Amino acid sequence: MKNPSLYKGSLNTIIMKLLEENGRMYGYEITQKVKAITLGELNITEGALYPALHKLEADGLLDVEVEKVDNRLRKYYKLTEKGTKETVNRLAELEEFIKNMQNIVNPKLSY
Amino acid sequence: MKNPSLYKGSLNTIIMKLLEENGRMYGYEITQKVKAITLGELNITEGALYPALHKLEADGLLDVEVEKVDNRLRKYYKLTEKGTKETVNRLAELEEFIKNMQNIVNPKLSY
DNA sequence: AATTTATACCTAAGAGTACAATGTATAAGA
DNA sequence: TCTTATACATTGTACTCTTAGGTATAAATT
Repeated sequence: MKNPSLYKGSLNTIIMKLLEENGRMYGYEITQKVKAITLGELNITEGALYPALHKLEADGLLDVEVEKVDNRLRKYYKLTEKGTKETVNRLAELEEFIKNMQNIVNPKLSY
Repeated sequence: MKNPSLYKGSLNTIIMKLLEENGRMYGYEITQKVKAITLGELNITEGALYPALHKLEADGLLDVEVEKVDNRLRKYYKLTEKGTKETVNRLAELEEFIKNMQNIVNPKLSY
């Protein structure tokens, strides 16, 4: 990740989108998935991820299920109903954001 | 602007891109241009813009020329040589960021 | 004539967000 | 045995932007 600051503000949306896509995921899995999708460019740090997950849970957007796999603890997160609705909004905002940024980078009209 | 947090981190890149595009601009002009390009969605606040311009200038990426127009002060900013080079990098990072985010929102492959 | 809106600059305090560093613990691989 | 991978977490720090305030001129509205 060359310019990490660009990703500021998009973490919650990324988490929610991945959960919408995959049903349920645990923290570590999310970091690995994002790394894979972005071909190693975006590495979500744990200091950002876990507080974010906890906040989304506190806000009622995520539910958590604790499981023990291979004697290791896992916390599976999934979207609540409220979270699912909110994800729709966030994705719309993200797409609008992307569109706006593309318009700035590659202007098609004269303003 | 519905989700302002998404734009966090992109302000400097926006400024530099606009200056690259338009040669020279003053602060107020930048805010209006961005508002126009994003159809009113992104309103750069002055509390963010002016400190950002000053920092870019301090970092040697921008030059400033003060002019008086209609008895009002204007500070025209333009990219320095160093700023022009840096803009190329920033834009590449931004396009990569956009690509990554699109890949997350609209995954084409299975990871 | 007075008030509001638009233009044009600026700063300080605070909130929000992510990073770096650190910690705990198990399992697998070198 | 030591390192890497898996899996959770917190604390301190740094950065970025918003909110709120300030100064001043010109144009438009009431």
